[in-house]
Parts: sequence; structure tokens; C-alpha cells
Amino acid sequence: MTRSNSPTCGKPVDNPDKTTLEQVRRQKARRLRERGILPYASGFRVTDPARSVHERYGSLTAEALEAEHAGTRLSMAGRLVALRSFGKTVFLVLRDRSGEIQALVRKNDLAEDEFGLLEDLDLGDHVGVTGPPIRTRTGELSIAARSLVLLTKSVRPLPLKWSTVTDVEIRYRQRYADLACNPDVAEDFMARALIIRELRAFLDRQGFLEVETPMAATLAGGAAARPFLTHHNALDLDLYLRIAPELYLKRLIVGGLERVYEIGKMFRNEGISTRHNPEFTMLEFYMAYATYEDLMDLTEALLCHVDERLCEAFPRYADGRTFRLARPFRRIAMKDAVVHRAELPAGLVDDEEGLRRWHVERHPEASPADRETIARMSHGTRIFTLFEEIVEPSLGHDPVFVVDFPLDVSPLSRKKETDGSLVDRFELYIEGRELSNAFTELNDPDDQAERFRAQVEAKRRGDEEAMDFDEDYVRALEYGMPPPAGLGLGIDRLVMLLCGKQSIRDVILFPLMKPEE
RNA sequence: GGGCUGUUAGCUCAGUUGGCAGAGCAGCGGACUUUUAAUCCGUUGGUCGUGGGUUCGAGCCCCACACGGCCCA
Repeated sequence: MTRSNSPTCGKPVDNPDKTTLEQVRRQKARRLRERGILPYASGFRVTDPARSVHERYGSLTAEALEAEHAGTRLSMAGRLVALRSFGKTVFLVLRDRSGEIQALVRKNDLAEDEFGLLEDLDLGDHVGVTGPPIRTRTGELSIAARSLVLLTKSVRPLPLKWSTVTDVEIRYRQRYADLACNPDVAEDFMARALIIRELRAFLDRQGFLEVETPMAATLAGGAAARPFLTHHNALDLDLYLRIAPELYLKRLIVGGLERVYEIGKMFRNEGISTRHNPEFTMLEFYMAYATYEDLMDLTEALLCHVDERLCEAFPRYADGRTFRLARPFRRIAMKDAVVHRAELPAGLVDDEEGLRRWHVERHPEASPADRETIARMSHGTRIFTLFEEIVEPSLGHDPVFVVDFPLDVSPLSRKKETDGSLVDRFELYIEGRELSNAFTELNDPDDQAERFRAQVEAKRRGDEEAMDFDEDYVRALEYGMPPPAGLGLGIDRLVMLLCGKQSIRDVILFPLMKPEE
């Protein structure tokens, strides 16, 4: 037989003829074919998923079921996850996407050849049963099988009993096996879907329009990151995969859409870690006539709404949390936080030369090249760096808005009217990790052009994450952008946070893995 | 990129000083018409991640590589 090698799954497709367990299952499939039973059937009318059987009959006694439902014919299909045989009575447990239900199979209730099917069933097969709801002697709600059909033979064994798949390498490379063996994992992804659904619901109610902007374009802007390069053959054109939708969404604000959002994949050509996957999902929204302060309020409301819905549907995610989403979230100014946390002498934070010396002296063990980098950074970049070094690790568990970022690290944000070295921007930290980044948008085309020129200069000096000059974007600003504020929020990190996952790979169905071999 | 660490049966894992490759579950054969990880009797199953090296002898020691995990940059 032939099998294709998928790129994410190099070796697991070993030679099936080498494992006895598979040979046995294939042998059973052959036997069934010889008896005229197809091991891979087509279709089955399911009218009663596991959960609905429990919901409808779970409160009825054995006597009530016997008296009122002896003639009821339920129909359910699922994966066989347990089989207990007593010779002429066999208990099956079937799992579908809604839950599990037991089927009681008695020899006397079935046609002769149908009962014989059990000989050739294995854990992992998909089967369909029909029959009335009953309660067994030990009180378990079950379907008393009047018919039993094999729908799909599983020729590769899954661990469905004592053990399960825990090896993360198998879990991420063969997510299908992970999902089939670990119902909690399926629930994690239902939670992810719910979170995204509720983000949309909240924004839709606020009058935002969901839009889609290009994933492949000739410029990669809107964030500091290295892009992936791809190629359009017909146009013989190099294209970048997007690193952020920001500049497109703001073009739509120029166009008058006023409130827009996009949820989609971003691609950043960087390393892999428990918090980074090269492709990830981000929400960005932009709102005309709003400021970053308005967005802090909106963000609090958004996150509290989503979390409330999540915990209603899946209460287990509220257990064991170390943070609390209680409004209003704490707000601190970046410079104040650095001064306070680093216990800087009065005035030093505004003394460019003095702060440089202080910063260099903080790193006596640094290599000459690193000391040179530290010495050369701009004053604003230095304050931002000191924030990351000194303040970030001590932010605590609860949500904190860090506000008033240096201009030098914010090429797209509007300058503060009271202090041109700062911008109207915040980042939201929860559990000490950055979750969201937002600012009042720069809508002055000349200022924007100047910031792009600074980025181009930084790129020329070797900063691979600096942006290119986006002339079309500046042209858009020249038409006039109603003053907006905008926010970006990492969906994967939000799901990690709300669902208590330590690795981004636990919230991405198919995380990037190196090919095996 | 650096440090530490893991890879043994389908799954989860033991494996002593370097001396015949182990367990539970799954599987296979048998008993059993109300079980809940059913039970009982019997039993099969291995390229010890890959490739070298040391040794009379390597799952174990050494080197390289592959793929993971954790920490750091």
C-alpha cells in the first residue's frame, strides 16, 4: 500500500507490515470484506449525539425508560474507546464530538452475523448503533443495541485505555492522535474558537466592520520583524508575507470606514519558543476619533467580556489562576516605572549622557560589542530597554497598562502634545507578559514620512527589523485620516493566558515542527 | 546561537558496576448475558533515535548527527 509523506510528519509513516498490531487489524478488515462487510462505510444517519442522549434521558429511571421508551430508536455513531466483553453481553463506549455514551450489546438482541462483528472490532474503530435508551443494572444510561455497524476500521492502534499520548512530539506532529486520545485537548480548541467568536461579537456590537487585507504584498510594514519572502510567478514579483495588517487597516480609516478590525494570520521570520510560532494569529482594530486612553477602557471591557463568556462555558479555565481581570486595570508610565524600580538618582533619567554611563556600568560583564551597542542606543531606546531589563520582570500577575512610550521605539504613534519625546501609546501586560500594544495613531503625513526615513536609515545601518518606506501609505495620509487609535492583540497569547497554557504550541493545532529526518 | 536534558514494545515507563531486553496496559487464544481501568487462565511482541568508536562483550562508556524539552542570549 502507498502512503504520502506530509511535510509535518516525516517518519511516523513507518512500514505498517512490520508491526503485528497493524497486521492483526488489517487481517480483521480482510475477514470482514470476505463476509461482505465494508470496513470503510459511507454515511450513517446520526440523530442522537452522546450529549443529547444524556440530556434527554439522563434524569429518567430504569423503570421509566423501560415503560416509556422501549420503542424509541436512538441512532448514534462514534469512535470505540472502550470494550468490555462478557461473552454474550458486550459493553462498548462510543465517543463523538459531544461526549461519550455506552452501548449495551446482547447476543439475543442482534442478528447472528451482527453480533459476530464484535470479533473483528478494535478500539479506535468508528461504529454506529441504534436502539432504545436503557439503564443498566449498575445504573448507567446506555443504548441497548438493536443494530451495530462498522463505519471505519482503524488499522493503526491508538492508546485509548490506561495510557494516552503524552509525548509532546507525537502530540504536535500527529495532532489527530492527540485529539482522538485526549478529549481535554479538543476542549482547549473549542475554548479558542469561543474566545475568537466573542472577540468578534464584542467588536461587531461596537460597530466595527470586519475586513480582510493582503497577506502577501510588496512591502512588509506595521511592525518590527523580519518577514518571510515568497514569489509570484506570473508577475515575476517577490512578495512578503505580512508581519502586521496595520498600514492597510489605517488606509481603510482614511477611506471612511471609521471602525475596522481584522483577525488573521501573521508571519514573522523568527525563532520558535514556548511563546513564539512563526505564523500566529492577531487581532487588530482601529477606531476613528478615539485616543489610546479610550482604547484602554475598550480593551478592559473587551477582555472582561471574553473571559466571562469563556468561564461560563468552561468553568475549569477559571481554576488555579494567579491573575484577576478586575476593572480598572492598573496604569503606570514607563519612565516613572524605570526611575522607581531602578531607584535612579533624581534627574538622571532625563540626563542623556549620565543615563548612558549608568546603563553601560550596569553591564560590566558584557562583551565589547555589546557594550558598544548599549553605549550607542538613543535615549528613548535606552529607557525602553531599561524598562524591559528592570521593570518587566517585576510587573506581577494582574493586568497593567504601561503608558507613554519613547518616540524612538514607536514609528507609527502620535507624539504626546505635552512632551515630543514620548508618544500616546500603551502596552498591556498580564502575568508579566505583553499581551497587547496600542496607540493613538500618527496621522500627520509629513511626520510619518520623516519616521519612515528614520526607519530606512536604521535598516541601512543593519537593523533587520526596521520598516521600509511605504509611499502609498503616506499618500493615503495626505488625503486625511480622521484621528484614530488602534490596538493589536495576540490571539494565541490571549488563549494561552485565559486557558492556562504554558506553551503556544498547546493553542495552535499544527505548530511548526522541523521535519523528522 | 550557548548550556543542561530526553529518545527502550502500539502507549506509559523501568533497566543495577558494561554480562541473556523488562513491567503495566494494548494485542492474540480461552472462560463469562449488566460491566465501569471488568475479572480469571494462557500467550505473542524489540533496528534500545541514527552513524561511528572503545571493549572478549555496549541500552549503559566516548564522538558525531537527527528530532524534542527546559533555561539563557
